[in-house]
Amino acid sequence: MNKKEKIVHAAIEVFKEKGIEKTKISDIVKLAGIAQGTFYLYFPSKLSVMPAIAEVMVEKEMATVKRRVDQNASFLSKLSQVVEAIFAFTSDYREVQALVYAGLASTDHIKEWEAVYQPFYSWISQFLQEAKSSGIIRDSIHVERTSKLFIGLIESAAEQIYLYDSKKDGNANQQKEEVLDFLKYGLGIQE
Amino acid sequence: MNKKEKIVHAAIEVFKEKGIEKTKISDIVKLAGIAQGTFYLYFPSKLSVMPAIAEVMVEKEMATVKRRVDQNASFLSKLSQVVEAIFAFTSDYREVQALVYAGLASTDHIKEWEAVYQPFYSWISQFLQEAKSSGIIRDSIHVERTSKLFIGLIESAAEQIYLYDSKKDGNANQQKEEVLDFLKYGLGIQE
Amino acid sequence: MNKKEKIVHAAIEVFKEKGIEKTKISDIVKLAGIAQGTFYLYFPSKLSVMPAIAEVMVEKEMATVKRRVDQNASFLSKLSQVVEAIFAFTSDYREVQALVYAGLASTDHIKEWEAVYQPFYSWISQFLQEAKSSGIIRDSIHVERTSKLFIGLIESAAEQIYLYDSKKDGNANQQKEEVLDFLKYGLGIQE
Amino acid sequence: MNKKEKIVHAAIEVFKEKGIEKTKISDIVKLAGIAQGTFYLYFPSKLSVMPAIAEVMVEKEMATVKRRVDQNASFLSKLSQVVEAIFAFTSDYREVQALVYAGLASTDHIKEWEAVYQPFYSWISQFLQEAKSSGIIRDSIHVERTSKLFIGLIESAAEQIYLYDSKKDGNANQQKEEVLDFLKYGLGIQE
DNA sequence: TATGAATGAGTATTCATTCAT
DNA sequence: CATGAATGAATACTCATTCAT
Repeated sequence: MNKKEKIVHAAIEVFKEKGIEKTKISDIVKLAGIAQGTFYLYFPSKLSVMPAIAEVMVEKEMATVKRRVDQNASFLSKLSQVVEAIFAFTSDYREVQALVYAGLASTDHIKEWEAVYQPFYSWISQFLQEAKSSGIIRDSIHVERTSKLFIGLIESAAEQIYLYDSKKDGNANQQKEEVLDFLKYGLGIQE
Repeated sequence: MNKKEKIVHAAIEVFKEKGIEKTKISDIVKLAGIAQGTFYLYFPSKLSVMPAIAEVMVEKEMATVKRRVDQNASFLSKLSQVVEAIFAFTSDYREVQALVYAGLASTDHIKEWEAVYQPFYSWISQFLQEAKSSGIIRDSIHVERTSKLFIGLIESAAEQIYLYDSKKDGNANQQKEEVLDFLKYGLGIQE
Repeated sequence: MNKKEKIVHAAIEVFKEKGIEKTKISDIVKLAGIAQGTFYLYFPSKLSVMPAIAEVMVEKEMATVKRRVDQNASFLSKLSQVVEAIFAFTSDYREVQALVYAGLASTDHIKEWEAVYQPFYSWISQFLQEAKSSGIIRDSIHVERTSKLFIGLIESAAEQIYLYDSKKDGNANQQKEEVLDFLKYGLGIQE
Repeated sequence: MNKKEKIVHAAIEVFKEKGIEKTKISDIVKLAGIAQGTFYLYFPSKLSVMPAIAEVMVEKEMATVKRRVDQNASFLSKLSQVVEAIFAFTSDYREVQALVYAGLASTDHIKEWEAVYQPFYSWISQFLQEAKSSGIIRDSIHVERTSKLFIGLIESAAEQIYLYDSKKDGNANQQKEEVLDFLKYGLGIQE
């Protein structure tokens, strides 16, 4: 792992533990095992690590989804697996997700959000396209645009459970079911 | 308007203009027309205004939706009006929305999010319940849970357009259409 | 107890517990059970309570000494009782003593110190004068001036034990003995 | 002179001139010729310079005493010289002495007082031991304990004159005489 | 006298950033 | 590339004091 990666991973850990405002560069470099000044050889400012973190987070999210989805299963099963994966990921990294969002929003980096998410959108587009081609989902679906709705719907449902909900454990499964149903109908699955 | 309300409204304005990090308490109190110390009689810290702001923002959002929805229109029309309203609201207040989210996420106030949104969830639940009772939407809908998915879906779609998208204007209408379609199918509307 | 006395006694308690810098007027008035503004009807500023506190402390110290001294005892016994009394008092009120000193020193009130101590000096002068008249102590003693040395010697010895010394308990008795011896010789007691 | 020493000496000067409450860190660093932040690389807080100042003050006091004492003079002369020296020193640095005392008392540093004074106590112990060995002072003297009484007596006498007394100049010599007499008897000098 | 909400001046401390090595 | 001591701007927050009631 090179120094830049060390910084990004250390930053994720420290942001996760202390929150954005409380995190000092000195914490990050200490955990990364490098000198204070070295940080600035790789990033021009504190908040400029955020897009790099976001990128890593989306990579992790995609990896989680890919790992969980069984390519040989039916579309309906895959759909369920995707929902499961995004809920699981959100549960694991909920603080960092919120932090990254906050960190990007606090600066002018927010526009980079779309670019960062693009690979994930593409993967989902592809996933939907296959189902559309096979006639499994309704033909009126616009796969690129729907991929964004798809991820937005599942993530926002998961966040409502894991970030805001106080009695989360009981509700997670019901919410997953509701999302899955909503998706089935929304995508117009022909069984 | 009492002092607390003055502070909240001034804070919204200043946060909107300068962002969270750049906003100084002195800016807020100057706009509110009160003394520096008075701020701390009502809020213990800079970030603790955030839940109060969030509350005002949700009130505004609900007011926008209620204003746009024609009670005599068909359910399908109302659905479209709701989507229009949330998109319009997000467009107007996009920076503040992101800021509030970031502000809540930066602190321990994030749990308050759900309570703050509750009145909006209730309103939408009611809206869906009527349609469900009339047999307009599928009977398998759980209105409370779906109200959260409903708002989450539309808001995340609108944010993707207005917060992250660079070529937003062209895309907004297409995205609205896609959302509306997705909702129609998702809710299982029987025409 | 009138309000002014309430303030002084509350101030002693709070200063004792929190130290000078950390003590807020609001703490004092809360303990005294009066309103914030009322403080300023009796004292023009925070530090101006200090002389009043000092006065109370010297009164307490004198009272302790008078209580401990048996008027029918021999001079030598009385001498020992005075030393005991001042050590005991210093042990009880050590923090407040240091605080009062610090409080007076921090301001221009330090000149009032002498006036505040005057009654105690007079009492000791009187005590020494009687012994001098009876030929018990050397004739070359100047009682007024020696009263100050007398108190200064015993208090500084006691402070060294109770304020600064870490292994105080074992040392207190030895120090008292040494002081007593020093005084006996210093005063030139003729037995 | 390294940065830490620069800070201590600058702090002495500024505290002397302005008092503790009125002294700003910015005054100290300006005089020391360093940056604001640099102060905190060496001392964690404003009051934490106090023990370092106390140390320097005791060093100065000892140096004054050593300078004034003629090693070839008689014990009685030396005794007089020590009294003169401590009175002179107290006169010169009276504000700083009070300030240091106040500063230490205001914090938890007061326990360090004894350690700081230790070298001075040792020197006086040695001084007394020589006189005791030569049979010049009474044999019942415990030199370590008496060294503390000795310094305490002279310093408190000097403080009473220079810190509290309004008509100090006339009284200083008389007080010195009285102290000297008291010491002669107290130490049981055999002439 | 008594109140306590409102004031606003004042500053210790922090920490992102720089730069000489 | 790497370092880490030094910098100094920047500000949230405190709290003694005031004053309208």
